[in-house]
Amino acid sequence: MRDIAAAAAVSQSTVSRVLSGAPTAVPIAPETRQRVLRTARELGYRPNPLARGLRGASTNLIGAVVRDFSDLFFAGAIEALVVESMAHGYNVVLGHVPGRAGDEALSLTTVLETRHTDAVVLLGDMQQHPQFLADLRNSIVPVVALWPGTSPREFPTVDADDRAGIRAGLEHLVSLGHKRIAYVNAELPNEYRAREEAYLDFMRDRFGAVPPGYAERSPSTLAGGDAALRRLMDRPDPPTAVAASTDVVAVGVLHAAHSLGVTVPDRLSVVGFDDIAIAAHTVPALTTVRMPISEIVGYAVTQAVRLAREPADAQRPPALEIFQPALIVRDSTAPPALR
Amino acid sequence: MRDIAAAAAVSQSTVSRVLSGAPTAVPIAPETRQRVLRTARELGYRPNPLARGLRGASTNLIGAVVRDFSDLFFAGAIEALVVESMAHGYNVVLGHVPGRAGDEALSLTTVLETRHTDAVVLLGDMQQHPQFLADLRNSIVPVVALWPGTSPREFPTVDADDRAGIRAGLEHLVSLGHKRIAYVNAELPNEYRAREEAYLDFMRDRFGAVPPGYAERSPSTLAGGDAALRRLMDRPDPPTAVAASTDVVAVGVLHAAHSLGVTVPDRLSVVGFDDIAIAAHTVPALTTVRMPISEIVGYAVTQAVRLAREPADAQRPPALEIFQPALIVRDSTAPPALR
DNA sequence: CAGGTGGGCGAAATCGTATGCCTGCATCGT
DNA sequence: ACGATGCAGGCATACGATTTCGCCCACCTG
Repeated sequence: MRDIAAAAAVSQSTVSRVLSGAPTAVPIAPETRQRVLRTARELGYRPNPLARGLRGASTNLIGAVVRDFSDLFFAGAIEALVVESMAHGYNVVLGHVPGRAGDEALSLTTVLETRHTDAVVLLGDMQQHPQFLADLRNSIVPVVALWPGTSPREFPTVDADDRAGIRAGLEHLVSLGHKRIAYVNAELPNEYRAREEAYLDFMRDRFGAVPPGYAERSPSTLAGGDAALRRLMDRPDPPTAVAASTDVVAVGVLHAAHSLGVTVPDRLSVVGFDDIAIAAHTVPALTTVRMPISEIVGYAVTQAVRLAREPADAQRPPALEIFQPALIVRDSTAPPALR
Repeated sequence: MRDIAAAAAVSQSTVSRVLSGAPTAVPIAPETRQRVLRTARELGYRPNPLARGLRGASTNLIGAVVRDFSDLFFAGAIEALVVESMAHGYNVVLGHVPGRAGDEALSLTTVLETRHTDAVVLLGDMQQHPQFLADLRNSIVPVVALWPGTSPREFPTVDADDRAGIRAGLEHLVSLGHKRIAYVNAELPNEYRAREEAYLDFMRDRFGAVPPGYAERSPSTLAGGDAALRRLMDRPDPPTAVAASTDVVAVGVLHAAHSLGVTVPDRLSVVGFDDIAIAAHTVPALTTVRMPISEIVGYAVTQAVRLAREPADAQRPPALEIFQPALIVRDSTAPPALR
């Protein structure tokens, strides 16, 4: 920038004013402006965001902290996040919170060089990292939480109506005639509790009780879903339908069913939750509950950007926005086999 | 930091020296060091990376530019990238290059506020964005290219041996007795050409010619694979086996086969390429060629970090590292049905 | 006892940009 | 003709850290 100033025979301040483009209290002659712009172009000038940030301006970075990358659901969410963020002129910095075992309290700085970012978006349940959450709370960056699970609602939050989603899936199974409906909850500890409870409540409501052993739990992975179904089918009274808390788990269930020679949907109906990209292309195509991911993420980014621009708003009590999921019927559900 | 200096009754320079921890030319009395450290802790001091970066130090940020997020393969690669980067003490900032149509030449700054990053890792073929590549070439940041496809080898590159991988898959099919082997190439324009050519060469080599119409092309998506298989099975002489250039496409093929009532592997064998996470859990489990993603990414990150630390090395002619893929036989391949 | 030596620390420059304040000059009004 | 006004732009400083110099003092040595 100094070079430009020298080459264009103006002061560095003028160059700054011209290049920032922003309306300034100081007027600039059009002729000078042109000269500066031209010189800048010739010299291939690129602004240094660091210096900008130093002066307190924004860095146009959004920090995304995601609990588990390998989860296809979050992979899709991140894509949406990046796209949305870029549409707002922001880049995304990824922070990884080790999914399991992170007992060594990881601090904010471990995860993200925070002061860098204008806002932080949390993807998934961060319960297990209280130190991290505390750091976040004490810092000035605005935070928006997505699918926070059981984390306390201390930040503005965007979530889906898990209860309604599970109920829609179960309702569908019941309307097909199923009664022996099992459920597989994906869990990093504590995750998806709302979905699990929705299942338990629904079963009690509809059938008076939850069939013992029908509420399975598994890691939130393909292999987890696989193993869970094997346990369920091993029972003396295997279910005729399985609801999964997650499409990822449901895909694992589908795979296990095939391995076990249990055809879906003839002998077993499966419904997932999330409608991740692959759900429409499984064998057979998965009936699931669609979570409007792009909308949810889009809303969250908009919030984050707003909070970043107007720190004053951060004072207000954290908002909570709930999106409604919708049942998508595909080919993995059918009436139970007669027998 | 000034506050700490005041509170600990030392100068700000001393605080910097103590906190940076780095071996400095200036010795510090242990007692002072302790006092400073304690004060810093009490004040909850967090370094400002911006200021650090301003002085020319590193920002510990690696820029990852990926062509297509929604591709499960890249999603996995990004996860690996983040994990590897964090292991080296780097964070990852994501840049998104619109997969299609990006005719409006997007500049480096559009994609990434580059000066921020110590290095850039390119994931996938960037051919279509010459302006972007040019910017990269003219900038000082070291660049490492991963799976560059047909992009010119202007940067240090890490790739897999596509020819060997395809050959391994085809060899497997042939050894099972298949002759009518089709191929589906996933392509964002120009992508996976090496794999396609490997198929063509193999077929010519082994059978004298490529059956006309057997070399299909499709977008690199689940739906693309689905559509491609439908076209193939519509032919008067449908194949008994399909090799896909990508697991994503292969999963689409599996889905289409099921929809068409063509059972895999009895009536159709399918082999993929990449061994993405889901490949082991499809219905049926996918025989594929494993790409050692973590190793590849790990190597790339190591390279990037090295180049970031020692800019001198960037002068040397760009290196090329090729990893060998390995065939993984699962349940989607079998001898062709007799008839 | 004087000069040398080196340990411990502070002052100040620096990185690139943004901005508040000030100044020089020309035009305008009376 | 002289002060008031307004336009254009320069000067200086701040942001938060790192880093180069150099200062001071205590101790060692001859």
